[in-house]
Amino acid sequence: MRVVVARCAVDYSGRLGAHLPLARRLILVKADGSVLIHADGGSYKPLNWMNPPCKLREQAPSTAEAEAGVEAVWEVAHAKTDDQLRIQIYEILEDIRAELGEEPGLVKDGVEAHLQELLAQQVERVGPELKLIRREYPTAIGPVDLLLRGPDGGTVAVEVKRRGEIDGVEQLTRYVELLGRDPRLSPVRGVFAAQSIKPQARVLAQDRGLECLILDYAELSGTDSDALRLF
Amino acid sequence: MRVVVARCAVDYSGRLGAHLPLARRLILVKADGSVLIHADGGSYKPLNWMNPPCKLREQAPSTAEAEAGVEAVWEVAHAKTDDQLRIQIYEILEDIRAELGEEPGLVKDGVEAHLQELLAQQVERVGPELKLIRREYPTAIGPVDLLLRGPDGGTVAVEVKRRGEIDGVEQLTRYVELLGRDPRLSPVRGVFAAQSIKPQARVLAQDRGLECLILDYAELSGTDSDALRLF
DNA sequence: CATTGCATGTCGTCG
DNA sequence: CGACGACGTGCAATG
Repeated sequence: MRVVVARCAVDYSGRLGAHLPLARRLILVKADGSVLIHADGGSYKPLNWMNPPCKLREQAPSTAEAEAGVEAVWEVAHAKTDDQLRIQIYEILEDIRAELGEEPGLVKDGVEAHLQELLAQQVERVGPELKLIRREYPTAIGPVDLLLRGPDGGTVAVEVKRRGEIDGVEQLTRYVELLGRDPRLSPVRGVFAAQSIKPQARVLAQDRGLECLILDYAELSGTDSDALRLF
Repeated sequence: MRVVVARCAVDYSGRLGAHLPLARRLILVKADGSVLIHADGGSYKPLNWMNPPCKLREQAPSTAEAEAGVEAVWEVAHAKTDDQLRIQIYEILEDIRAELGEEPGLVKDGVEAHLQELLAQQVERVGPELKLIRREYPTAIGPVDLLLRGPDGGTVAVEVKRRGEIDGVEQLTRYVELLGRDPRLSPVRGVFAAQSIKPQARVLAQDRGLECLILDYAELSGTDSDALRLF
């Protein structure tokens, strides 16, 4: 990894055009060739960047650029698309190289998959007398997060989200409609389960005849669970 | 901005839990207090981060940590949520500070707003004898990108996207359905306009009775336009 | 290799 | 401040 602090101006051209006027910035060049240009604020997204696979070529500035004070030009081109980053370097203030070695990788806990897993073990939270048919029940338009068998012979499709927004309701609507055509599953109820549900999503869900269920992660995973309280 | 290369281990707790085992990494501390932890690959998203507003406190390691080789502990806490980052510093290899000053900001060109603007000026590309009623026509469920008056008294709702995907079709479907209930606008046709349209989106659009229109940015903005060719 | 759906998404805009 | 939609979204899992 190369870390450079420089006065620079940057032009991106690709899916859109973008320009950064001359200013002091931090430039990271990673081992895979990718480049990040960071300012001193605005969180983790860089002002400009090029993601791998890409290649950096250092060039001499044109005559006009040299007269304007440009010391060097870095051209970063993406290997597959025609995305390009052109960095005009006016002055390098810091320039360090660091060997970082292998990255062991991030271990995550508590994402949607985990919520789904916990709810699958506690389907009674969705409603009484329900039994899990399976998680990730496959359909032609994608997997249903949880499919449950109801006491009356009908089925319950559950869409699990961390944040319940309008897209999730659309998704669940498509599932319920599709599954409803299957006589072995019909009638199919839809349950939209999330840690939080946006008002618009809730309204749309009600309009579509879908139920909403708020999930409490601590309750699902923690010692507060009904299952444990029984002992 | 402070730039540190260090051997470190990191724990994040907040919307989820995440852990980074001991390894050499780049740590950026921005002027606003935000922190980014980058590896040498995996493009612009950091392995771990804390976005502003947040505060970094440097602490002495616990006895157990000190015995394990931890030199210092940086605790980064978000000011409003209870998100927290705990960085165990084992060894600092580089440590530089740079004043970057004001960021003039990024200038963009060619995003969806621009496409919409161009198409609004050339509604004949949508179909013959159409007139613009307005851009961003407001409805209860959000603004319709373009609303056009047809020669027969009916209306055309246009959804403009750079990339035509299934979500955009769902959005347009909702608009057409809602607008169709208004007798002053009915009947309402829907047109899905994008620089490219995914096959699944195209199929869904046809199923919903919506038209698809491919937009060519060069043609819309460039010298190829019909308007210019007339001269 | 294309498609799909999640993300500690982040970021602007508007009510 | 919250809700909503766009993003150069990135990214991994999957057919």
